[in-house]
Amino acid sequence: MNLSSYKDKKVITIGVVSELTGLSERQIRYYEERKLVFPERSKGGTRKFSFSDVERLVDIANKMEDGMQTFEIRKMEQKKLRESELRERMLRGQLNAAFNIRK
Amino acid sequence: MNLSSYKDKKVITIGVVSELTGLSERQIRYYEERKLVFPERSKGGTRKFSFSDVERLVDIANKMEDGMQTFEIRKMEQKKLRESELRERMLRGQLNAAFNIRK
DNA sequence: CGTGTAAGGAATTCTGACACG
DNA sequence: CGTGTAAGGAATTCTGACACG
Repeated sequence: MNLSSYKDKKVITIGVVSELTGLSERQIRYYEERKLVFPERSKGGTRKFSFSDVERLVDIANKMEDGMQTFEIRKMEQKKLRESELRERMLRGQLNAAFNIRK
Repeated sequence: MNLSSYKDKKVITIGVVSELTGLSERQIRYYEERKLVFPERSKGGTRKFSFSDVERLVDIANKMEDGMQTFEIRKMEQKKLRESELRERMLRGQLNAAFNIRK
């Protein structure tokens, strides 16, 4: 159905992710340990990634090449998240102000 | 980049495909043997399917439930393919006729 | 014909640790 | 800090075959 559902579906094993990203399995596991990606697990414990995760890992790899450290990347992600939440709250506030001036 | 590229990328192992489709691994391998799906292989030999393959397998499962046999499903697919090729040729012919009446 | 299953082996993945730096 | 590697074990997958029907 929805195309974005494929992008976020956790179905790819670490070996394939390694091929797609060019990163070693060791690197991928380390980035998970540092809370930069969040794969799911099968019952047996094998990691399962999404295409979104693959994109994120490529992005992480670029930032690492630029000399950034994992905690900086994590903070940058959180910052982006906070900003987008802020924007959403402001937008909601404006909408409410425009349409619900008196309840 | 292109969303459809995700859909056709062969990255999913048979265990995950089994979960996504509800089919047994045995069934999936058999449908491959009958030329209904065409997974890629890793160097080691493990099958890798795409989301398109998953969709196709769900479709196959429905047809099997309706009592259709694998060779009928295969022929139906080929027929669809031939028809779409025919439509394309006819469309191209009309376009050529409209714009290249004299070369 | 389509599918389940047990069998044996190979490929894949996992964790914790040591190493270097 | 980030990553390679050897180690041992567990989960996953593979093929060919027998069975039922």
